[in-house]
Amino acid sequence: MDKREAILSTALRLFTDRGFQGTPTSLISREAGVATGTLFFYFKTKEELIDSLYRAVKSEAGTALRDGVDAEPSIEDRIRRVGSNALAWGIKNPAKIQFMEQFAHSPFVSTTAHDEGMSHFHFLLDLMNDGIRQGVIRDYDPRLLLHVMAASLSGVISLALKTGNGRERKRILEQGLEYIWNGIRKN
Amino acid sequence: MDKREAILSTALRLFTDRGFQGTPTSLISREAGVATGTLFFYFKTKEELIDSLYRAVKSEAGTALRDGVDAEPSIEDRIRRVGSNALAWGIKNPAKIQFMEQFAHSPFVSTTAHDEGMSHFHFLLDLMNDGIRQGVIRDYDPRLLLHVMAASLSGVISLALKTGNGRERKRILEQGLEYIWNGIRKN
Amino acid sequence: MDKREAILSTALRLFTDRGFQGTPTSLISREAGVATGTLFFYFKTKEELIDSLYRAVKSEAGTALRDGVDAEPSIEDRIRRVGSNALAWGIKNPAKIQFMEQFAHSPFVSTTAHDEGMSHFHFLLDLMNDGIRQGVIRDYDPRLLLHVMAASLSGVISLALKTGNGRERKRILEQGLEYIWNGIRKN
Amino acid sequence: MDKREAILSTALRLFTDRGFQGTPTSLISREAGVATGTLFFYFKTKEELIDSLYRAVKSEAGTALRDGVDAEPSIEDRIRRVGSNALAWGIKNPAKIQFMEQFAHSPFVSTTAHDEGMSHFHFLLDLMNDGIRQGVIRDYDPRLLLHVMAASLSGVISLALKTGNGRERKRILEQGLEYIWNGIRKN
DNA sequence: GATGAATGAGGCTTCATTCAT
DNA sequence: GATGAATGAAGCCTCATTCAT
Repeated sequence: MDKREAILSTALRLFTDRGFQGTPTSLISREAGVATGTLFFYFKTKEELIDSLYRAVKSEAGTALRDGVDAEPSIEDRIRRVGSNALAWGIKNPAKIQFMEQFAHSPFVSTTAHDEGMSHFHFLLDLMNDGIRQGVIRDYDPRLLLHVMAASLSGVISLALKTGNGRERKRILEQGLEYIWNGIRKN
Repeated sequence: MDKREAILSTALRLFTDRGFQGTPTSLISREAGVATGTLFFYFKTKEELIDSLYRAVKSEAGTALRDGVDAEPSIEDRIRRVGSNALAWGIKNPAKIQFMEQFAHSPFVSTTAHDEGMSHFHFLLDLMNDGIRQGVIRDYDPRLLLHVMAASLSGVISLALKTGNGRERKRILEQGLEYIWNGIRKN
Repeated sequence: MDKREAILSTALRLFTDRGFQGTPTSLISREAGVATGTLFFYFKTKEELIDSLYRAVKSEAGTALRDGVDAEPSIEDRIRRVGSNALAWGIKNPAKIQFMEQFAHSPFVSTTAHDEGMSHFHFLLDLMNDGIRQGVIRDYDPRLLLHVMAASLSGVISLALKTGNGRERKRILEQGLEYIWNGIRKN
Repeated sequence: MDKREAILSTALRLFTDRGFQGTPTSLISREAGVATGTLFFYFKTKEELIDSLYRAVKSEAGTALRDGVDAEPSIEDRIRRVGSNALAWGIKNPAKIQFMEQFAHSPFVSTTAHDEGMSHFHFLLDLMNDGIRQGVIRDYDPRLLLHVMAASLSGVISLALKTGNGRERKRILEQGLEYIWNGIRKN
């Protein structure tokens, strides 16, 4: 396996389990099956490792959220599609979700990485603005819409992950989406 | 000033700024104006310090949320009161909010502290159940209602804090509450 | 109870269990049932505490060894009496024996305390010299006689202490005394 | 030079000079000419260092005592050979002798290390039993024979080391061996 | 005499990073 | 590219001692 990839995926797992400052680089390299020095060949510093990881995960998440959205006919469908994309991706990648939240405001992630990360979600702001203009969505501050939608989705995911695998989880995901949609839809 | 209190409040500030593992005990004691040993006289370990802090903050938050709730006439009023209590407290105590979120699932907080923390919010679950029974609130899984309400509130607070002080913030808080209520309420 | 005495006896117990450097003064005061500061009222420093203890134990041991010796008729009887005194005292005061051995060459005990300690055993050197002069004891270097006798006695005691309480221990003590006497007696 | 060896020999010297708890690991590494971290690279903890040292020294001592013993014709010669081996080794390795005595009953040495250490001296017990069976040695408890012989040897060594280098020391060693043999031998 | 909160130097250990092989 | 022995700054915590009450 590619050593760089091994380091990145091991770091993701360990960072979410133990935090950035709680996971020694030596542990990452050991669990990734490489030598101490190898990690520092691929990433000049520990911070660079986290920065790379952050960019990769954010980009993957942005792509996942957008999947199939443009093909949806209406604003409502598009927003619901984003929501279910988010839930599905979050359920399948709990570590990545947790990692993103953990480092969303972290000083260990460079400003450029933060900005780059944000850029993957600009299309959502456009979507909200379109919805407001069309009168489908309440005329709230669009940033608020984004914030509460994101926060609600992550709340739903975290509860769903704590809740077995079966029909119960499915209901939570459906009700969660309904909650969000009812919160923003006009009338 | 009481040294134990000085240590706790300094720790709160530094933990939210730099994370638990990112703030040396030496920094805490220095900024609190006490000697290294004094911190360990009041808190046997760094973990015990964080645990005490967590209990104190959770308890304060629980009390704040509940303030005046019982005096409200209807379920809707009570829930709205909890919401505005939460927003007001969060705006006034941003560090405490951040601290609670940071350590909500942290292994550095003991299980008993987590449980004790949760207990301050049980009344909310009762409130939701009452609402469902009375047909005022949608018949969702009550844990979901709690989770998304909490997540939404925290999203609103974090945005409001980024948004000046004046009328704009006020609108965000109002709209945030509306979002939550619309997400929850029946019909 | 007298606090000074309580501190001394607690210190003796803890020093033999955990060594001098391994027992904090705070532990001594806690187990002695006095406050931290009290220990330092009676003993200016930790070293002074150990020094006092050393003097007290050495003096007690010297007195114990000498008990009834002058009343014995012959050199052999006197030497045997010293030996059985030593064994009896050692069995009854294992902590004190251990303490003396532990600090026999310790830099934490002052030179004057060492010299004072030695002085309690000078009568033994005289006894050996008398024995040699009378032709009862082999003409060995008297310091050697003292050294091996002391070493042998302590070896016997340590084994006896590991050996139950009954008849077995008694036999070990008797055989130990025989060993010593055969080692030094002439012909 | 091998760093692991440098650490071990420096530790031996310092431990005997100042005791285990009295010698900081920082002093060991400094005097051994290595960095702080290097000590902990080779020995996970300070206790592991002492444990390793104990095993090494005990094993070396056991080998030294046994040297040439099997080639001796009689029990008496064999026992005398063990005795003179012990004295010679002790005189040449005073720090190692002192170290072994210091840690003979120390809680800092693991039980397995203690047991392993003992195993190197089992041949001596066999020797004593043979002597008793052949009627050459007094019928004492064999454990007692071992204990007093060991204690006496160490007493002789400690006195000899205090006594110049010349003929005087030689006499002490000879007389010491005689003392032991007379203490043990039958008739 | 007695207390115990307070101090800060110092001890053990970890860990990001380097570099010779 | 890859390794892992080596480094030393820095972190957590202990503990002898002081002093105001």
